[in-house]
Amino acid sequence: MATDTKRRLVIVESPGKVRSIAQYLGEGYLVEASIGHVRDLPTGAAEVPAKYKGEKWARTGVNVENDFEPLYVVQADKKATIRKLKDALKGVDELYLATDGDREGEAIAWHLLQELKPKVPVKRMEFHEITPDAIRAAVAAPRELDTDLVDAQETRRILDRLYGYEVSPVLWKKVMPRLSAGRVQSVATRLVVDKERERMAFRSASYADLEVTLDAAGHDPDSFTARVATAAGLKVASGRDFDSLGKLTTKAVHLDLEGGQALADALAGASVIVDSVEAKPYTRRPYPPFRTTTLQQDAGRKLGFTAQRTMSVAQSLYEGGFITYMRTDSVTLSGSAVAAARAQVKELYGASYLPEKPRVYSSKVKNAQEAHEAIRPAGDNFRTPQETGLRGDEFRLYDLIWKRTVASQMKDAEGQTVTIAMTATPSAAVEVADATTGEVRALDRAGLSASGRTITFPGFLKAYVEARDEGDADDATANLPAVEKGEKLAVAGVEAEDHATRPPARYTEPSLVAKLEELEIGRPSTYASIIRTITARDYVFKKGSALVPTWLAFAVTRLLEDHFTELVDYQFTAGMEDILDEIAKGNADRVQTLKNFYFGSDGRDGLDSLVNDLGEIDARALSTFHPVGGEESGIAVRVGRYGTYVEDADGNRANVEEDLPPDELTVEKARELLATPAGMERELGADPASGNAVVAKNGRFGPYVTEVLPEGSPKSAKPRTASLFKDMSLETVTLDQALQLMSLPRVVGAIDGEEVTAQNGRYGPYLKKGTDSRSLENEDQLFTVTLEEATAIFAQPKTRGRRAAVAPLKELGNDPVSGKPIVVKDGRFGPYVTDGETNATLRKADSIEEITPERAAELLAEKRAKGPAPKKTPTRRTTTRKAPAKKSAAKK
DNA sequence: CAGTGAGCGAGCTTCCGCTTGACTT
Repeated sequence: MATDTKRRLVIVESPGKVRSIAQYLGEGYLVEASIGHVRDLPTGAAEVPAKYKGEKWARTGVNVENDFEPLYVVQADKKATIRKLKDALKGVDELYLATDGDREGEAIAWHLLQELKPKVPVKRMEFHEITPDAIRAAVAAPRELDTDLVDAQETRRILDRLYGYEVSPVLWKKVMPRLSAGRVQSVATRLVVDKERERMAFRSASYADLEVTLDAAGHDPDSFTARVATAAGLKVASGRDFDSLGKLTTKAVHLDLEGGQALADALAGASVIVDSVEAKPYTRRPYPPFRTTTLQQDAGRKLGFTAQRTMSVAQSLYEGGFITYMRTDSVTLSGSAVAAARAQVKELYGASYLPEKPRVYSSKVKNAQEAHEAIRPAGDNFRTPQETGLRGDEFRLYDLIWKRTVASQMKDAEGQTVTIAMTATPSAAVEVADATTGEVRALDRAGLSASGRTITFPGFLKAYVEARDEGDADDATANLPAVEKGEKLAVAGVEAEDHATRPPARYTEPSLVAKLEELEIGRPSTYASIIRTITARDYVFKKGSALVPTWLAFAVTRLLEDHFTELVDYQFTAGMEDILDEIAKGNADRVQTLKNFYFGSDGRDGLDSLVNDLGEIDARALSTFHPVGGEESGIAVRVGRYGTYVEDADGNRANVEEDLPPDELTVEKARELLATPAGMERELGADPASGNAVVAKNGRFGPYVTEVLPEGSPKSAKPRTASLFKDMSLETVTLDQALQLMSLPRVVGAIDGEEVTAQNGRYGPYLKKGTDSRSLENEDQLFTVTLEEATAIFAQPKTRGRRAAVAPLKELGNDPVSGKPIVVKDGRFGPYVTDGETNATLRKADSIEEITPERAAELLAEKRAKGPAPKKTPTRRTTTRKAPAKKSAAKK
């Protein structure tokens, strides 16, 4: 065989794989990483190349009128990667695109091809585990790029862009700026909202049950407990017999504590006979190895990690070569991993714990793409946690992964479940009233039941026990004595216990992610960031580990449900995945798919017509709710721009705390809020002149001071109020300052017989003379300005604002169109260029230092092309003053 | 949500999925 002297470049996605793959391939192979995607649709106007700027579709980067042609740009932070790959390409004879073997990986390969434009032969190489055999086999059997699969990815990408960039602006107009909607986040939010709705509609039922302690002398153990399961042949109601409205759904006796106590008393001296003893074998299989979601769930439950923390610790374990790739939907172990796990089982637990054949797991995830292995310890020989030398979070997470992997190759746990049924006959019949119907029943006998489980062989449980969420506790593990049918037992004690049914539990981070996975929404690489997004938008907040929706989420979800019903349907993504699969197989057409989505089909409205028909969306109605149980209360809960508030029929309002879960906003709570004045209030003291208390409050327009008029003051009497100056704060303002502020407006004097006053207003401090007014430079002038100065100010024209006199920052020659000189000026909205007629603000990418005359002319031309600014629609009264600070989610 | 008078160059916000450093404290 001739020596192969060809040099080849292999491009993978993750830099973490480069070293081992290079090692497996040996000489002649140069391995580099693309570090994920290299191109994408432009994020915003700043990324759109100049030649497309004027296009209608530049905002989304998708030309919907030309078969949804996408515009791709190499993001700034990827330019260096492309340059590096191009350099690497220069010295090779062949290119192997070894990006992940899934939809996104195929697209990355295609984008690389488009950007690198290689002159050498190109092959697509695919592998699903990083072992020497797998890598060598992959390089020996390359394939062609699958353009159908790329089509499927592009369809997914374009659809997500159109959804996100068309629907979000609807929310800006109708609810609040900066909000967002998207295929994944909007459904995630809706899930959390729906759960809260269930909790709000939930009505608790209370019921009693009885626990009987039985004497089993002569056995081991010599006593055990049983439940009263039936009374007079009828089932005794327990939690699962009630529906979410607290109604009994089965034919059963509903005991209240009193009835339970009466029955308990009657059973205290009862004789008990064993009716049956049933033993069933019990086996339990180990859990499959971890994938991203199950790792996040278990690390959340056992280690208390957030999804984000889990992923960040896993990332460092991956980079350190301790575990395999952590973003995966596969539960498959490579052959060498199975061998490693089995070797370790034998070594640590003995051959009796090892199944004859390796266990094989297959993914239950419907849209699993299986580009990677399961998450497991790296290598062909697993290191025990102690051997790794890891510490802290890394040790704990590795330990979890190691145990789960080893346990997945162990034998089933085996044991028995035993159920004992007994009849108790009270010494005298007792009468008990049914708590639901009021019917009085004579209870002459009760059926008792006890169950327990014994483990005879622990199997995998020796290595690993999965933690459970609270609420599904498995308490049937008690060990029971070996009593026999017909045996008589004595009652050692009876206790009646009161219970109440509980509303469905809220989602936690891991349980929401698990639900999303079940609905085929989101991908392993995004699970952690989904929660970050809906938290950053203030749709959801955490209370302990529970995810609680805000009223804002209720408003947004309702808007989407009412007007974009299909888009927040829980099956929407699953349906989309089916179509994408058809595209990937070459059975469906991407353009037709996108047309159906965007322009509609068979009488169904498309996205385009939905977002362009906003007249019907009644923002006020969408943002109005009732407190829990308060449909008739006359109290409304409203989501406003400054937060959520309650309002009664008289128009009284009160803020709702941001961290109050919606299901706790009952009518009583709303009344309580309305009874106590809104927001923070600080007493500053009494005005020595009037004796009135002076308080500082937060209002619609920011912090202000006001006085409390004595009770019985005439209704026409208005308290003096005044906004704080900008350099004052609610926490530190003093009584003296407050009194001075409230002394405004100050009469400065008179000009031409007209009184001049200095006062603080909506646009800041100003002088007023009849109907004429002038702004003041600063707030202190309200107290210091003299009549002389005021006269001079009124002698100036009105536009003597601080901006007018500002000199140009830079001159940029003459505009080629108007012929007039272009200058850069600093204005209210930051730097802008102007030729005296047309003004254009500099974009994010521009700077005063670097702007060229050409760029300035371009900005002006763009602005002229847009025509006159659209007439502002009359908005509700707003203010330039800052809204009360909202918890702002720091964006990374 | 307190209650008060101008006229002025707007542009940007936003999606989902793939992958790591480079930043600052």
